[in-house]
Amino acid sequence: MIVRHLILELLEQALQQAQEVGLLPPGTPTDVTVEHPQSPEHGDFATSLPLRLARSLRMNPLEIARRLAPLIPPAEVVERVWTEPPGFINFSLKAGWLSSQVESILQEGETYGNVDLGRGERVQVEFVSVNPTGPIHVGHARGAVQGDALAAVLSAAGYQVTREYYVNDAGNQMEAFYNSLYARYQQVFGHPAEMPQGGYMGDYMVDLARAIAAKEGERFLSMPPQEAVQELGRIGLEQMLGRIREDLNRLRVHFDIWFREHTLYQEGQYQQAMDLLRQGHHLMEREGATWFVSTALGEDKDNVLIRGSGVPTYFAADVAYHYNKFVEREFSRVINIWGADHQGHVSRMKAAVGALGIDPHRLIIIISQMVTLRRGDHLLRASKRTGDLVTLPELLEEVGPDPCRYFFLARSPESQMEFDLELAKRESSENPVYYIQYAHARIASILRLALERQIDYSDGDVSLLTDPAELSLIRKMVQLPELVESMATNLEPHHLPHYAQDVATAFHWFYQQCRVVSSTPGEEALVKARLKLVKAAAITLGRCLQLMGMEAPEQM
RNA sequence: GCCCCUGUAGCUCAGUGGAUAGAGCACUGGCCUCCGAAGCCAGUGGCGCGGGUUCGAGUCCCGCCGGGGGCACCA
Repeated sequence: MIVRHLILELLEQALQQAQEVGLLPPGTPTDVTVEHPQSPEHGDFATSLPLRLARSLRMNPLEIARRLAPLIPPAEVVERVWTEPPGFINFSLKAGWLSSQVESILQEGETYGNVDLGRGERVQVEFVSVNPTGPIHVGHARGAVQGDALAAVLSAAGYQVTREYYVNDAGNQMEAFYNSLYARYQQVFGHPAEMPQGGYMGDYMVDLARAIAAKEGERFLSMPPQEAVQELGRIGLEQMLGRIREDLNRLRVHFDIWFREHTLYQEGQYQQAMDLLRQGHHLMEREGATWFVSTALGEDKDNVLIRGSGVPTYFAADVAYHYNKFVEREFSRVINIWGADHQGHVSRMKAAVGALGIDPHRLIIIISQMVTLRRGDHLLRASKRTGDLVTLPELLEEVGPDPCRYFFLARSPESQMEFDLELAKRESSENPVYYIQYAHARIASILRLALERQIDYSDGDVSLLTDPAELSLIRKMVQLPELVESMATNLEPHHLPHYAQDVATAFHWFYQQCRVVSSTPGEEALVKARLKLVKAAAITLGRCLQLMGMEAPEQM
């Protein structure tokens, strides 16, 4: 159960009753909201409903609060309801109910924190989708972690989630990649081939060419160049993709589907999408090209879908891709995580989806802002073309997947972030990653000790948990389902690291205050109760780490 | 020039229109005689500037200033 829902319900009942019996005049309905007050003296939950109602009811807010509060029905969860100037109603939770939640958490086990918000609704999260023209780097890694965690959170919230990577295996950039590879390949055998204009200059292209040369020999040299480029390109593409997949795996990011752009042409979705747009009179021939008339839909400008050469643009492919997502595969919602450099593409993509007859609200685009990488005072600029980049494997080598995931996850996507490699390395034993993992390891070691001493705490009585430190830990733990719900609703997984840290803090404080495995005579029952609490903390913290894709170490 | 994001503590960042704005790092001072001091407790320190909406603004609106990104028949 999510306590917030209960409190909301109680409030709504009280409001309705107050209006029925004439204690309050019927007023315009207001959204009833509750929040967690900052200060503990204001209880576990609070509402400012009376303040919101004051205007429409033309009454003093405190007076509204005083009339409303006594009408709030008693509940097994609520200890006390009271009013506070200028017009708050506060709620505190019953200690007995809180301690009983330890049993609930133990019962739910690994699934603790799950909620049924999604009811099996099919949602797609498309993320990373880096062109396979080069290795994946730091900026991509951020989007990768955000997408993966968002998908995890949505799953926990009861959605049926598909993680998808869109492979742009057609288009100009891939052509440039193929031609670059062909040039490097020729160079391996001493042929003075020139790199194409706008080619990919990074050393990895040389490595790739060498690797292919070593495996395939010089057979592409004797082919007609066009054929060689094509054959070589196909191999190079798979190699790059394999490497990207491997790098992402090391970051613990996995995809259900690697969707290939070229299938959109093979299987007719491109044609169908274009036909649909044409039927809707959204297309126009102009200057030899076919345009999407997005200005008619309020956009700043029109966009080319089919070039004068007859070759579709990236945008056209993306339109077809979204046709495939919504119409063919019938996702009820699609979430795309794009890098900041795609920001200008957002509104026309939505316009196009609308033009296809799909409610644009079903498409949600999250823009993941830039990552600035810093090594001490030295700023590192990532550029694929020049090859001057910090790749994901390099980053993982330096800081490891856990800090990577934690830091990328802790920032909201719309704010740019700075990642100082030196700091992350130097302070690796002092950063929040280890703080949280340390808490988990500490918990594990207590449970190990209990096991060693053969303490069977299955009959522990959780009602003995009354110490403020015990209760504040439980208070924190019971918030997980509510948090999952709100993260899934707002698509904001970045609250997870902060919550995990709060849980860790509450645990460390409890640990400081309360001896768990005590040898003091007469405390046997308390020991068992506390072991249940510790076990519940292991579950809660473990779940957080699992959702974040981080390791939950038993010892460190 | 236009569009999007952003400006919160010395640094990196949280912060559903509500009560005394939080965390980590850094700095200062305390705490290990049975479970892990990678911990706990206390202290120092802040909403870019100016208007507006509101009972109430870090949060919403307008303007200015600073930072980042975009404005291709590239993706």
